[in-house]
Amino acid sequence: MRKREDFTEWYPEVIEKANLSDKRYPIKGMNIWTPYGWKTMKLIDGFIRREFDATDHDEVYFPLLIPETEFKKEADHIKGFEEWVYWVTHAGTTELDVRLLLRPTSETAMYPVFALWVRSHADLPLKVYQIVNVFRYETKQTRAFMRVREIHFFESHTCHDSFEDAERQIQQNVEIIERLSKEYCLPYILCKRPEWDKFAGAAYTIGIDSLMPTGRTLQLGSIHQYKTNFSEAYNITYEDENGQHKPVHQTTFGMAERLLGAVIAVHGDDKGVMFPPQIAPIQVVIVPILAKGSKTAVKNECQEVYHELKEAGLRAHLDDRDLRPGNKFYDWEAKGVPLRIEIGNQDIQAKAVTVVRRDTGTKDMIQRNHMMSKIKDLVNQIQTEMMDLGEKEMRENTHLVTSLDETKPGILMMGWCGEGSCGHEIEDQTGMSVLGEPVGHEEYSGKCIICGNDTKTPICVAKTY
RNA sequence: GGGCCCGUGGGGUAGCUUGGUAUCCUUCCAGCUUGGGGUGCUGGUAACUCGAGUUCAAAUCUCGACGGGCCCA
Repeated sequence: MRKREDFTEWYPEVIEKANLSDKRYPIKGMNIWTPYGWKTMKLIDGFIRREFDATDHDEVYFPLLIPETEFKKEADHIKGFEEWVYWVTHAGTTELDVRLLLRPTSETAMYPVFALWVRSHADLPLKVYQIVNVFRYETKQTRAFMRVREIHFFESHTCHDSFEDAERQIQQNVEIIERLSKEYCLPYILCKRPEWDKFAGAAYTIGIDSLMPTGRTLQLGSIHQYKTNFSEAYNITYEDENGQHKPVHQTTFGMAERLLGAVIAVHGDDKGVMFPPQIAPIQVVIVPILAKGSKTAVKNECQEVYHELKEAGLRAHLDDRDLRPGNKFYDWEAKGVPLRIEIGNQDIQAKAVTVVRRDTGTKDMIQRNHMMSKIKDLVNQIQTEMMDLGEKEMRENTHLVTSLDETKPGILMMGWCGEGSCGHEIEDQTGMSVLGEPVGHEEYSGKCIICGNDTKTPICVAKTY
């Protein structure tokens, strides 16, 4: 399995070897979450929940089906989505008068109800989120976790009494992404998408992109400023202190299992996937080394170590399968477990355990009496080192260019006058996509790479998935 | 949006041109053996995507559907 040479084969192969997903379900783009894959996704979701609960969002669950009549209320939104929608046209043998669609996202499910929930300025801000499946009829090539038709989706929706308050929400979302990226060890860039690539119905869109080993970027999620585009269509209004009725300002924030796909792509190697400790379903695996004469002692010691790790709050697993140790080593490396503890007669004699790191492969004997503190240190160390490595790789593949002759794989940063025609020209000449203006970029002064006019706006450009 | 290729046990494959008995590796199950980086042996389970057509006979030829993948825009 050679990640660098042949990513398109490597990626599905490591997913299969790690048993994260079963793609044999007979519908394109609808894969099965296996127990191991789902455990990881639940850990990823857990951090999202924690962040949104801590920032005063409430979790909700809206129905999967949306009536056609509600879906059609915001013109731009329908135009953007109609080609992607699955329809329910029949109930039993009866053809439905009002067709129902499987949510491709939940604006049109939530907003008619928001109109009922929001009455006065005291009801604002309204901040909710849900973690649900959404359906989009992808016609392109599907790929586990990266492009699927049934999407494991996170979405937050907020309503505010002013544009400024909605902007503050977007700022908070930016801070949340920064914290989440540390848990997932995923470097990213935020770019304000150009007009022609914003979300259907949005005033503006911020894309969250991560760089894959192929030099293409993968969009992990997005933040949208809706202003009053939807609230006017759905009549979500509030009464202010002066008795005036006004439409609310809205934002959304969405991410999906692409987070998992990106972790696999960024951190996996030729041995298989590699999980950052925070989202590893198993953080430490214990492999007994059994030999004639010491079997019972080794088994007992393994049990003891296992319980100690569990009590210390680590996700530990004791591999007592009847297989050769070498076989187990390969297995757990393919599954991406960050730490492996080997316990054999030699370790017992030395009052120690052998610890091997998945990321570096380094093998150390550590004394039994300070095993726990050492293991905890290693877990933290692996987490930060994986993040650093990811960031370094993204930095090294981000290039500032002043001419389109200098294009190379990765993320290119260049000057842009802001004109749509010049933006499209960049895309035509390079075969890449304009990701947009990096959010919070340093002061920039240069020339538009197409027309040569002075500009203070840099943009990021990359091949995308 | 346009073009091209592919579909054989759980995974990977041979066979297809020239129609007739489906190959090998791996996984899985049972037993023995082994045990600090993929033990070895014996036995077993298990497949031609679906539908229509041509034919005495279809994995093989034709058409369609479904599924998988590639290239260009």
